[in-house]
Amino acid sequence: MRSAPTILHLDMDAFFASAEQASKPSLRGKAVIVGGLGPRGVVATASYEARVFGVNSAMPMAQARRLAPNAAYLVPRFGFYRSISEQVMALLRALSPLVEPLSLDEAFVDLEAGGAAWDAESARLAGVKLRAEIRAVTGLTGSVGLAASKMLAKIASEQAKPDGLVLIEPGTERALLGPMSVRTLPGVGPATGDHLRRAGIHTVDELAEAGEDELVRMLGKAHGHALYAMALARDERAVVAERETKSVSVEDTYDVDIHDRVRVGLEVQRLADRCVRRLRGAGLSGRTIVLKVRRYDFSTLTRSETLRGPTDDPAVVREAAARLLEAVDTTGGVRLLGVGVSGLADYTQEDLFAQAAGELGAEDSGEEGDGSGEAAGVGDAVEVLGERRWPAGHDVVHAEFGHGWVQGSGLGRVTVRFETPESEPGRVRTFRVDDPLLAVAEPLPLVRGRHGASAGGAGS
DNA sequence: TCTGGGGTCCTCGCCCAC
DNA sequence: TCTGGTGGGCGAGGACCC
Repeated sequence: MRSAPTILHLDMDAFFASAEQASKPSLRGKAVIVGGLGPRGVVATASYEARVFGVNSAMPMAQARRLAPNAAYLVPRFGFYRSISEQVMALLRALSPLVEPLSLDEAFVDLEAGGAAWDAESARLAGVKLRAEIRAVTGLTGSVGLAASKMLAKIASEQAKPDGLVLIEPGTERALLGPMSVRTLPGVGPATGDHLRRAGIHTVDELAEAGEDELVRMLGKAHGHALYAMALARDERAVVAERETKSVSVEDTYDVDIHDRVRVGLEVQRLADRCVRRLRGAGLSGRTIVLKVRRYDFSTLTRSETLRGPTDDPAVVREAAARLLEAVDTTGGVRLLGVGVSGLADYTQEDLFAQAAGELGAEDSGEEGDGSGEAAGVGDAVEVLGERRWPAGHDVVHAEFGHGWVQGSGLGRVTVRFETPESEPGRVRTFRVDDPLLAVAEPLPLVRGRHGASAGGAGS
């Protein structure tokens, strides 16, 4: 392990919810919950104001509504968050070429590799400066952890939340880690945590005392060795800038279980098409087709089939998915279906069979948009089969009243609050859903003079 | 309370080839 | 020819992460 705390972990604070609050002045200081709003939705992010009520990520939305009935509930706008994320990642890349994004709101940076820091003092300065830049460019706050390894940098940023910076001085790691819960360590989730608890192991110190052989016996070779090393604060994992995609998949959970076998088949075909669009969008093809089925009782099974060679042909993926479905009993109903492709290769079928491109182009253009995001640009898709939908939280513009966002819709009406990131909290008005003066709009930049938040275009 | 969507990695059993 | 060990590919499932 390196001796200086020059690995930085950045974690944006309550990212989706904070972005929505920055975008909508009337929500600042209020409980905001972003996630799926259907009957089976879960919370993606809750603002700190919402967490006071006990609302947290991954909680069923129904439970969140009971805990915080007066919070603002919004659908995620991934295009918008991605544009902010790109601004943040650009700031990180200015520090070092070694930036490893973990998600839209998290990344590791190897400061030493970029010459941005070489000891504790220079690392702390780099972290302070980065946090100020993020605030200036995006208007949002992020927490920074600095340590000599990825694991410790991540633990440090967790301690720094919200809106802080924590640096773990080399030499203090084991004393710091020892009394912490085993659940603090990456790779210890609910199942492993339970397993260890039943063995009387609750803290990192107890984990280290158990010994490597015992952990390998309990948890298997890979997990046992890795966990023992972590318990001793040993983590040699390097910051890796480029990660190859290993699989591409799409899945849908249905509001109501599907019982009709024909409908199940049609959904699988739709998912196969969507998956291939994603695959082709990334310039990839793959050999292994995976069908995923979650049944009415939440039991999940997967069936897969490996082809002779990689494909990105929608007909081939559809056929394979249909074959796999034949072997699955769906009586009782299914709540989720998914189609994935793995065993990826870095070329597409058109490279070999150029003539196929024309046929597929025609097929794609006849495809209905399903609002699931791929075709959508920054504004995210809101038009389905020619009928306008008004998802809660999405930006709109009215010919007379200007820029606003959808506060809610239903019964043929849509309620809009007219405000912008730079305005005072705005007034609310209600319109018919087919009001010709109302149109979908791109999100406005959160900070004046910065156009990153609307970069990328509308996608069509 | 009733559990999303998109991923990664690991383990285990089975089959086959050497 | 039979047997045993081994290793790879494949398929399924589980755990974990954000």
